This record gives sequence, C-alpha cells and structure tokens, in this order.
Amino acid sequence: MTRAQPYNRDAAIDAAMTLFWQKGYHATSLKDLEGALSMKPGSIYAAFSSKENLFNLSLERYFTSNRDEFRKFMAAANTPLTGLANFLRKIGAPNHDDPTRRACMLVKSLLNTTSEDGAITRQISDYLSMMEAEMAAVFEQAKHIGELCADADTATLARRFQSDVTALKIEAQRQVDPAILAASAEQRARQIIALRQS
Amino acid sequence: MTRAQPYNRDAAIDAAMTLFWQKGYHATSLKDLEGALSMKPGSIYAAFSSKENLFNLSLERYFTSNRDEFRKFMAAANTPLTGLANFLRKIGAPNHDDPTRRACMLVKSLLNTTSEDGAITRQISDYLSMMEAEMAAVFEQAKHIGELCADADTATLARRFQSDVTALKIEAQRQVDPAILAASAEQRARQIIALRQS
DNA sequence: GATAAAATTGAGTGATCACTCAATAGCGCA
DNA sequence: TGCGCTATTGAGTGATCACTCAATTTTATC
Repeated sequence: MTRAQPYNRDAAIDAAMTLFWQKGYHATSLKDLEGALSMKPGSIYAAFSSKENLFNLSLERYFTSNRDEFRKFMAAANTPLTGLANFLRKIGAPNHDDPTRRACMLVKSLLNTTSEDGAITRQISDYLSMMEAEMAAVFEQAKHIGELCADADTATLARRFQSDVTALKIEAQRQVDPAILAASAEQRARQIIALRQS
Repeated sequence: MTRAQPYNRDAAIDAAMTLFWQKGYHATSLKDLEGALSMKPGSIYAAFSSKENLFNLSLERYFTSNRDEFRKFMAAANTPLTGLANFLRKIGAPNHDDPTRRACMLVKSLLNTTSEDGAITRQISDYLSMMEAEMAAVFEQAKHIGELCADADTATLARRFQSDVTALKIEAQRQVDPAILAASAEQRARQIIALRQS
C-alpha cells in the first residue's frame, strides 16, 4: 500500500446519487457521471466496477441518509406523533430546494425499473420496507408512552404514513401551488395528531 | 389518394403506449418499438415523426382511456361516493393483470422526466389536473344529490382521492401481499364512504 | 534520487442509439 | 396490363452508449 486514495469515495457516491436521483438510471450517461464525479471513465470503473453498481451504492446512500434524517427528526420532537406530523409539514414547506429531486429516489427508481431487473426491484422494495419499519417503530413508541391507543395497528399506520410521504413528494414534484402543497401537508399532519388519545 | 393505410394507427399507438408504460421513455428503444408495432423504422418515422412524438401520443392515449374508464365506472355506480369507493377497491383487487404496468403511466412519466424536458412535464401535469377535475366533478355531483355535505371542499377531496389512487397503484407495483393491498384499498374506500352525510 | 506499487488517464472498443433516404412494393385507375 | 402515386422497406447514418487498457503520473519506502 503506497498511495492514498486521491478521490473522496463518499463525495463521489453523493454526487452520483444526486445525478441518478435527478435524471434516473437510464437518462444518466457516463459522460454525466464523469463530469459530476470529476473522474475519468477508467477511474470510475476502477472504483465502482460498473454503472449499475454505482447506482446500487447511490440507492443505498439515499436510503441511509434518508433514514438518518428521519431518525434525527424524531429525536428532536417532543412526542412521536408530533415528530411524524412535523415530518409531513416539512415536506410541504415551500423552500424545498431542488425541484428536480423532490420525489423520493426509491419510488422514482421503483417506477423506472423494468420487469427484467428483478434484483434491483427487490432491493428497492426492501429499502421501502425498512423505512416502513422505522415509521412503525415510532408509532410503537407513541403507543408505549400512551400517546397512541394501545390497540392501534402500527403496521397499517406506518404504511399509510409512508404513502402520505410519497404522495406529498409527488405533489411537490408536480410543482403545485406552494400554498396548496402546504395545506395538503397540514391536513395529513393533523390526521396524525388526531390519532392522539386524550 | 390511392392507397389505404395498411397499418392500424390506433393499434400501433396502443402498442407503443404499453411499451412506454412498461419500460419508460428512455429504456424503450426503437428496436423495441419496431417489434411491438410490427413496423420498420422508416414507417414509424413516416407515421409518427419521432420517438418523442409517439411518446406524447401514447401519453394522450393513456390519459383518455383512463379518464373514460373512470367515467364508465362512475356511470355504473349507484351513487357518486359509492362509485369512487369501488374505484379504489378495484385498484386493490388481486387479479390486476400485468405487474409491470400497475403504476400510473402519468406518474411514472412525471417521475422520469428530467428538468430539461419542461414541455412534457407541463403536459403531464395538465393531464393529472384534468383527472383531478374529473374526480372533483364526481364529488360535486355527490354534493348536488345531498350525498356529500354542502360545504365540503371538493377540490381538496379530489386531490386527496387522486393521491389515494396513486399511492394504491404504487403499492400494487411494489407487489405487496395482495391481502394487504386489498385492505389498504378497503380502508381508503371506507374513508370515502365516511364522507356520506346521514 | 531510485524503485515499485497503485491510482489515474483518455483515446479507443464494439454495440447500440435515434433517425434517414434511395429503392421497392402495393394500390386505384386507365 | 401498364401507369402514377404513395406506403413501406431496411441497410446505412453519425452520434453516443457503457466500458477497457496500455501508458502515464503520483506516492511510499528505501
């Protein structure tokens, strides 16, 4: 071992993730990646083996950073249900930076997957399931501290919460009126709060 | 004018629509289209000018047939809200044929659109808005016959209904347990019925 | 500074992309 | 049957695709 890696692997994957997120797998060319990663084709292949593998790494990066952000959000909240409600409100907030990457990369990728690439489809489905589990855990926690009724079906609630998140992000992608988007988020947030037992 | 068109334009657009729906715009090659339409490249270009134009025609075809199916569904229902609820239940029904075309083509296309192709994005958004208007009209009708409370916000209800449809179709695409999918549809359907004023 | 190992380069690979056009085939009408 | 018109053909276009590899540059160790 003689030479330190002159490229930053994390930064490169982040850049690739952003690109794949914006343009999708098929529309992202190696030329695009070369530019975004500031790497020549040979280096990219030495480091990541293939475009597909780099895409898989990007998906993984997206999943973990998304999950961590969710966790941070929940940790910062006063109560579990408040955290979930605020998470929805944040998605509906107007200054949600880049318009081309508003929708969830997992959902985007899932919908762009052909029946041929079964492995990637299953992987995405797994990531979505894990996010669902994260959400279910928060509902479970709410139940534990008595914020949520003891006989509530947390798995179903989690599934509904995730579809709320997805639907909101798609609305954001459609670039609907920010006020309408915010109202939609607020409505969904209130449905979460309404689960609170008095 | 001497010769009848030996190809069936409607059938060709339908075949193209199915292909674009399954694989997405970028992943669909002209070779694929040649096979599906049983047309040589020259014929395709003579008939449809470009791949992009054929895609636009496919999107339009998808929209109109989807809208017409929705209308037929509503016409067959006893009451507007019953029709909407059953529409959701149908999406959750198990024998929903081809797994690769379960998600809405409009949503799929919206999520696969790059920031560059602004025209197509706007077109898709317009189609989605028109579907929303269809749904709002049904809620309006429900209000008119007294099935729905007179001060209900039909625009918001329509938006929520559409996001229910989208979310359900995405769940279907994920190939979740059919029972869970059906339960999710049933839950959403009941929320529609719950709007009924007694 | 010399050497060896590893990282990086970028022109070049064949394959495939969307697309074209001169040639051909099929039709109505004589 | 032959003519004029048009629909259809499919090999071929340059561009771009994902990807490779011999050559070069950079660094660690001596």
